[in-house]
Amino acid sequence: MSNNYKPLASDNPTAAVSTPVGSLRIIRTMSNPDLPPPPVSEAELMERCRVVAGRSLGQLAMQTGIQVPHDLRRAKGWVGQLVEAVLGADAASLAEPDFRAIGVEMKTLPLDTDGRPRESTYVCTVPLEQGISDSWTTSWARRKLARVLWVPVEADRELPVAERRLGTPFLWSPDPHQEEILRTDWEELMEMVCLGQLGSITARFGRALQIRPKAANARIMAAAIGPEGERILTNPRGFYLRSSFTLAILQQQFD
DNA sequence: TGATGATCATTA
DNA sequence: TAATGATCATCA
Repeated sequence: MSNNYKPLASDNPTAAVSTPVGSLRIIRTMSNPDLPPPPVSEAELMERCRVVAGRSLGQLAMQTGIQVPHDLRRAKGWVGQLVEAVLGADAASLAEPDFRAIGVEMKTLPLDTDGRPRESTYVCTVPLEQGISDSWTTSWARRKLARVLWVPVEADRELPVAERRLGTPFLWSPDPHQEEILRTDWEELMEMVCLGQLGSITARFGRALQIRPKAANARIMAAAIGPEGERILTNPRGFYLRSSFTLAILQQQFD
């Protein structure tokens, strides 16, 4: 399949498809009939998932009039944005679940040729200053992970982006064991953040949940707590799920 | 080769 | 600036 997708031959022949990702927003605002409204129930969401399971990214892009990038180096979030559009996610880049009405977060899960996750999964930003008042129960991370629609996607580098296929999406909530691991990791990491020990946190901490840099580049700064309790500037961080954890989720679902 | 640290694009 | 969507690029 080629990359030469044409915009939909609708009332919108010159849609500003300037960049692959930018085209998502533009087309979504034009009431494109091929982009569904937000699902009103998990059942409706899963029905849409049944329709797209096994389809290629090229097919989904074609149906939505979205251009396929040649590679993902300059379009790292493209797959996620495409699937969100196809399924009717409405939260855009807000700090909300992707499907606001039903409180479901969506994550694509890139799989290698063996069906194992190729990457860790971003969860949310680490609250570097205001985490002191947080508990796991009320935390942003827990809210995000409470209900997740996992969307497996083929992701071998050899495979052209348009030819990569969706797997079978499935809904997940942490079971008591998983929740306990997540809570323990979160509490350990947030204690360090709150005690001004962020500087000694590396991605090696945490069994399932880890903290890594999350920013446009290393020069981006955000306020945090220093060793003496003072206010310092540091690189913004994010919580990520290790791929060993998401592999276990896959296995519990499919094995 | 897997994991860590770094980075890319977009939006509010 | 800080949040969203993530993958890239390098090194142990």
